Formats: sequence, C-alpha cells, structure tokens
Amino acid sequence: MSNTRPGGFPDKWLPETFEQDIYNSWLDAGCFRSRPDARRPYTILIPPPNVTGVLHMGHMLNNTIQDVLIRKARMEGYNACWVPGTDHASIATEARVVKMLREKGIKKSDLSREEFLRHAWDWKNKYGGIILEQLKKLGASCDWERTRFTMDEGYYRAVIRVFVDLYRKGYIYRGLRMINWDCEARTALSNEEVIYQEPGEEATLYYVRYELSQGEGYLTVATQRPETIPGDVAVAVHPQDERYRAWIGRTVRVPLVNREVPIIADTYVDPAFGTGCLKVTPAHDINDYEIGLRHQLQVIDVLNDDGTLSPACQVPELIGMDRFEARKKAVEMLQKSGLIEKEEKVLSRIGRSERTGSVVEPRLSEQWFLKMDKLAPRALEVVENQQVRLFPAKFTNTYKHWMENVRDWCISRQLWWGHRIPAWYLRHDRTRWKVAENMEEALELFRQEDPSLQAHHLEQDPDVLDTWASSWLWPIAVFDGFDHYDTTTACFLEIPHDLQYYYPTTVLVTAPEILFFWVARMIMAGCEYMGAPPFRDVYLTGIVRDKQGRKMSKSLGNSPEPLELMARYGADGVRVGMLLSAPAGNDLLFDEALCQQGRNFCNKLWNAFRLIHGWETDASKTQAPAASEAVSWFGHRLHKAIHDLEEQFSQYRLSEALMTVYKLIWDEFCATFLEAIKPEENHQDAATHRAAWEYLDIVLRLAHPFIPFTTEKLFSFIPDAFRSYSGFLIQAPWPQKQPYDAQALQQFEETMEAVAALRQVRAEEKIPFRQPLTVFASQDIPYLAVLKKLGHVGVWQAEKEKPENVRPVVAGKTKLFVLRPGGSLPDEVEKWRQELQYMEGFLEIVEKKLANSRFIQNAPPELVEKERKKKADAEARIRNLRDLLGLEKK
RNA sequence: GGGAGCUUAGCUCAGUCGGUUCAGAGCAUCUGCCUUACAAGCAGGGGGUCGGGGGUUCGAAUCCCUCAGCUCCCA
Repeated sequence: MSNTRPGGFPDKWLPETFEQDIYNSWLDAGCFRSRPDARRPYTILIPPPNVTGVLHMGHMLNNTIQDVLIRKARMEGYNACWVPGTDHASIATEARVVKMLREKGIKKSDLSREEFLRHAWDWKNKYGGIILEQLKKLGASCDWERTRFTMDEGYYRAVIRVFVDLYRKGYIYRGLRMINWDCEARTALSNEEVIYQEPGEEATLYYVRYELSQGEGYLTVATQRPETIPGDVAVAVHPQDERYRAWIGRTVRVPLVNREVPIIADTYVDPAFGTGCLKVTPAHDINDYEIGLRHQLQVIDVLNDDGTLSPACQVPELIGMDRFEARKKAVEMLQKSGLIEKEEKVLSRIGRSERTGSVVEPRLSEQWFLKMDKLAPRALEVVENQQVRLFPAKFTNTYKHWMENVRDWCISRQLWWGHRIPAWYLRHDRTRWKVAENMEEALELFRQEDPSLQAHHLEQDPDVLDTWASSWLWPIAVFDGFDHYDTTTACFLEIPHDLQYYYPTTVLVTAPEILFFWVARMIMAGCEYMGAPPFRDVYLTGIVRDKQGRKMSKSLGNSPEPLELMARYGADGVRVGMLLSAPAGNDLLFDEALCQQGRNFCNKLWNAFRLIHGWETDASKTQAPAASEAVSWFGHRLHKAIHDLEEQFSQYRLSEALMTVYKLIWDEFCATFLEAIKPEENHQDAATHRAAWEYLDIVLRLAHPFIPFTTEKLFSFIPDAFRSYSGFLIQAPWPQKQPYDAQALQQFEETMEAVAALRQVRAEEKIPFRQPLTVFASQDIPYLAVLKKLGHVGVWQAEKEKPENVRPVVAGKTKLFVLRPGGSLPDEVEKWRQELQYMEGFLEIVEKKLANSRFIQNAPPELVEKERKKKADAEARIRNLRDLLGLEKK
C-alpha cells in the first residue's frame, strides 16, 4: 500500500524509511566536513569511546548532546567541526583479546609480544569501528574524515615524544610505590580501576598467637590474611593501649617462620579492632607499608606477580601455591601448632579488579610516575579564573578539591597493548636506562658513556603507558600537533594549520566521572604544550540510570539495546527521549516512555506538516480575521521562542531548550496557530498559506538540532516558493532573533484563558462539540476573532441588558456570559467565593506592602511599579467576581 | 574519618538578584470526545504547608542555624 499522496508526501511518519537515506545524502554532500576557512570555528572533540565498546545509553546521551550543539553551531554559520575517534583502552582491550585467544585455545604466555599484538590489531581492525558505525545511526554529524585512534601511527609517535619530553623536563621519574596489583591480568591498577562490593564481602578473621621470644606469654593478632604471615616484620599496638603498654619494645616470634620481630607502638592501630594488635606486613598493605617507613622496618615480599607465594616466604609447603590455597594451608599449619585461637566471620571491604574481578593485591612495585606539582596548579588556575567554565558550575568545587590534593600519576601499566614506554635498559644492569624516542637514539645516549655498547645490549621497558597518558593529548594530537615538536629544545618547530585554527576547542561534553582522569589532565597537557587550556567550556552530563536509579550496565542487564530502541522509536524519537530528562550534571533516570514521547513529538510535527501540505491555495479568498490575528500573534510567539532558545543554549540548558521547541510546536503552532487558521474547506487563502509555510520553515530550523532526520525530510517537501534556503536544512541558517511584542503575547494569553474557560463551560454544561455557543460580553477583547473561532462561538453579542438564562464565565480580567441550553443551577458560586476571598487577601497584602514606607524606600522602583500594577489587576478581578456574585444573589 | 552536594506535585525536574499574577513544566492520572493533520490524537480537570524545626527580613522555596533522610567524591 502506498504511503504517499499526490505531491509525493508520505502520509505517515516512518523514520526507518528515510533515516539512512538522509544520512547518506548528508555524507555525500560533505555536510559534516570541516576545513579551516575565514569563518569562526566551533569545535567539539568526541570523548573517544573505548575501542572494545559497543554503543550504550551513556554514549547515546553524550553524543546526542554533542550533535545538538554542533548542528546548531553549523546553522549559526560557524565552521563546525566535530572530530570523532576511539581510544585503545589498554586494559579492557587486552583483556578482551586474551579472552578471545583463550577461547581459541591460545595462551597469552605462549605468544611473543609481537604475535600477541598482531592478534590485538586484527581484533581492533575487525571490531574497533563498530561503535562509530552505531553513532551514525544516531545521526552524529562528525567529520568522519578526521577519525582518529589513540594508537594510530602519528598519535603513537606523539605520545612517545611527549614522554621523552616530560622525562627530559624532569617531570617523569621511576619509583617504588605501593600499587594495586591485578594478579590475573598481572598489571598495576589505578585506584579507579578497583571496585568494592557493597556492603562488603564475607571474610574470615583468624585470631593467631604470636609467642614471646623471651619468656612466657603471647600476643593475639587478628588477621584476614594468614598467608602473608611470613611477610610480617613487626606487631604493632596503639601507644595508649593499657593492655599492651608493657609489651612495647619486646619481641615475638612470627608463626610459620619463627622470625623474631619487635612489638612497636603506632597510632595507626585501632585498639577496638580485633585484639588491638596488628601484624605489620609492609609488602602487602598500604598502611603497613607506611608504618614500616615510620619505623624503618624491612620489607619482605612473599608473593609472585601471579599471586602465588614466592620463595621469600621461606615456608617450603607454601612456595608456588596460589594465595588462596596458601591461606588454607597456612591456617591448617597454624591449627596443627595450636596457634589459632578462634575464627570469626566478618564483612570486609575487598577490592577487586574492575576488569578481571580478581582480588586486588597491594604490592610494592617499580613504576613510572609523572609529577603533578607543576602541572596541577596551572590546571587549577584556569578553572578558577573561568578560562575554562564547567557546566554545571557545582563541579568546580570538586575539581578544586581534587587538584589541591593531587598525587603523582602512576603512568605505567604491565600490559602489551598500548604505547610502550620508550626507556631502554642495559641487559646486564637494569639500574641504568635511557629514555629516547627510539632505540637508536637510546643507544647513542649510552654510547656517550660507553662507546662499546651495541644494540643487542639494550632492552626496552616492557610496560606500556596508562591509557589516559595518551588520551590527555587528544585535543592536540588529533590535529597532529606533535608532528613538529622538538624534544631537545622543547619547542614546536611548526604548529599545524588545523591546530592553530581549531585550538582551543569550544566545548567538551563528557561524564563527571572522568573529570579528573581525563578532563583535568587534558587541561594540564594543554597548558603545558599550548599555553592555553584545550576547551572553553566543559559540559558534564549525568549518568544514565534505570528507573530504579541503578547505573546501567551489561552485567545487570538493565540497559536497553540502543539500536533496538532506535528501530522502535526512530533515532529522533530516542534523541528526544534522552534529552527530555537530562539537565546538565543530573543523572538521567531512563525510561522508555521518554522515547515514546519523542516519537509522538516527531509524529505530531509530521502531521502538522501534512495539514499545511494538504491545503490548496485559493488566490481569490480573503484572509479570515482569525487567521490574520493568529498570523500576527504567532510571529511574536516565534521570536520569543528564538530569544528563549538563545539564552538556554548559552547556558547549555539543552533539555529546557528542547522543551521550548516542544511546546512551541505542540501547544502554540499546532494546538493554537493551526487551529486558528484552519479553513472550513480545504482551501486556504494565499496570505495565510504563505505565512504557515514560512513559520513552518522556521520551526523546522529550530527543531533540527534535536530531531535532524525528521526535520530534514520535511524540509525537502516545503515548496520552493516558500523555502528560506535551497540546500539541506542541516546547512540552513539559524533563524535571526527579532524583537517581539510582549504585550501582544500577554493579551493573546489572556484571550486563550477565556477560550479555555468557554471550553470548560461547554464540558460542564454538556454542550456538544459541534454546537456553537452564544456569548454575551460587555468589554472589548483582544484577538476576538481567535476567541470566537477556538471557542466555537456562533453568536457574539455586546451585552446590552442582563441576559436571561446565562452562565457567567470569568477568566482573569475577562467576563463573559454563555447562553445555557438547560436551566441547571450553576455550581461555581462557591469557587468564585473562594477566589474572591483569595483575591481580597492578596490585595490586602499588596496594599499593605505599598503602604509600608520601608518597602517603598528599600525596594527597587520597578518592583514598586509592579506592585501597583498587581493592585490594579487584582481590583479589576475583584470587581468582576463581586459582580458575578451579586448577580447570583439576585 | 575528610570533602562536596541533594530533599519542590504520583514520577523526572525548573525556579536567576529574597519581591505571593512563581508555587511552575513535562510525563503520569482522572473526565469527556474516533471534531475530515495526528487515538503516536483532541478538549478539560484534580494534585504540592517547597524534608522537620528555629532565626534574619517589611517580605523566605530562595539567606543563616539546627535536626532528619539520601547521593557522590577522597582516604
């Protein structure tokens, strides 16, 4: 069956029939393409999604917002550039590839680094582009020719070059640190990559006796980790703890290994926890490590990097055993020696790797660090002085707090997939290393010290850089900024034209969760290398949650499939659904009903178009008074909306902006304007028809950033004679703001209130829809023709004498009488009484205020004027109500 | 333990400089309608002591104090 009528316009809004075509025509016409020119740039860089990722609701929200902003900017005449791309997501990708290989029966440990990377690249080439393809379905108007990947050749070089540069500037150092260790992935994790289950996990607390080495007696220590006992170097108690005061300075024997260790006093110990005695194991607990530093204790690391016990534990039965097996074995051995006093089940906060789920091991390790002491203050300053504005501003506090307490950044990861750290060691002496862009340069540096050294004496650091240590360069590297950076002089030999033109970018749209990991660090890199932060504004989106407020996640299975959603509601419907309830920085409780609302909205606009499209212009017809009034009013109304939108966009209040467009279209354009100009027959007079097309043209332009597909499709059906722009809507100019008559809007609104009152009477009196009303009135009413048409008034009479059998209608200052067919008694007298009472009370307050000399003195004059107007209006209303009540009393 | 924030209608949220024509919006709900663009629709209605208490002020949803509940970040 055909979905079209003569003129080729489809009857029904079926987004699936045109979305793809529209997107392709935009692409073919190069609408998304941006190259530097004389216009001002408006630049957005996509927060590169994880290359392993598939589109989830967070991406949908984030990218819808970016697309709305970039489309509006494009229409406003900016050179709009949205750069897409993906990041290599070191840990996540490596985990995915390892898993895939395992399924094929290949173990990572059986592969050489080069072989593994070949598999990883194969995987990336096969699946890495999926998410970007999905974004196209959403309508994302990215300049796809600029698509970047954080490990593509030029980007890789930039990351390495920056490492070398920062090392030479003295910002990078190598050091021992207590880190979070993932035994399964065999890598260091940042704190952010460690997750804790709420309220905790069940664990066993073992009470173990440590016997005095001299004399009789023992201390009981409570521990959850008996397998680390061989690493104990002390037992600590609180210095004020009376129970143990006398014991301080003596020694005990560590079970299993019989090592003699001191009893020390440290305020870290919580006397209320367990027995108040703490075993100190500096190699395996961050707090113990710090106690160890304070008391100059030895560090005994009893674990291998895969979580098995190392020979250093000196217990033959445990060596080589996995830590959890070893725990059981240790308990068994302790039991045999009668050293376990009791066991207790406790709820414990256990850190697990976000990626592998493995229990995280605190571990001392040699890592690379980036100093923050010079980078952080500058990054803080530019936010404090508003050079970078955060939306919503409340995040400034959080940002500040973090930047003032920032720690050095551990930038190394024990992985293969990523940017390999450009440091070369001497094979025979790993304490000597050189940092250089490549091995040849490193060798050159070594040879200055020892000319006999050869390439085969060198060995590159096996670790790669933290993914953020590459994505923090995104705003510079996507424009090839480091191609001509010289690390020996720490200078740019040349700044690429694109970088000069697009940097700093206009706005970054991202999630508050990565304000520090990514946003702050990009600002640091921008200040360090470009001397200016990389963006003017930062728009922080909320987190997409389900209706119960739970974060959407694959594992919970509470996330709808975005592609399915778009198939059901149209990309435009979903875009509207995402934005409707997403004020900046607020979490979005996602509900499919919102997409439904979006779909309905598109359908509404489609049908409004269909109505206008269906009219035939009748040149002989003169314009009806209602049409003339409506055309005049809607012109003002439209420009008020444009005005409001400007304000809302400037504050990034996108959901409000969308609501402005939504109401403009639904309530004002459809429910009021079109109803007021609707002709009896299908013939519309020329002036009104033209105005309808022109207004519709503007409305489509205003709605385009939010619902690009539907509006573009409709735009193509506007007859040439009425089109503001001959090309694609995506490139049409944004409507110019014009002054509007606020008073006319106010009057129209009052008239509409009278219309609503008439409609209410009709409903209450059960007067059928088709039956015209007979109305009496004694006053002049603005937009009377509209009132008559929308109120469906057949007979309008100026009130000469008190009419019989009428029902009075009050709406604000307006008073009307409707001829009632029946004779039933009005039941609204009570309502009027209440309103009169309220109004009299209101008037009293206003009068009191005006009589108060302190108010007159202190309040601004325009406010006093406003109060006077309130008084006058209230008096008019009270007169009306008194009149009515007087009538009824008679 | 340290820091930040939130609490307004059944739900999700606006509410700027303190100014009762600001107590608002959308959705949901209820009532009546298949009125020839649209039932993915039309018309109308109801619904909140602005978390509790106290204070400042001519005037408080808005500022201050306090209590309760919730959330996030850091350790």
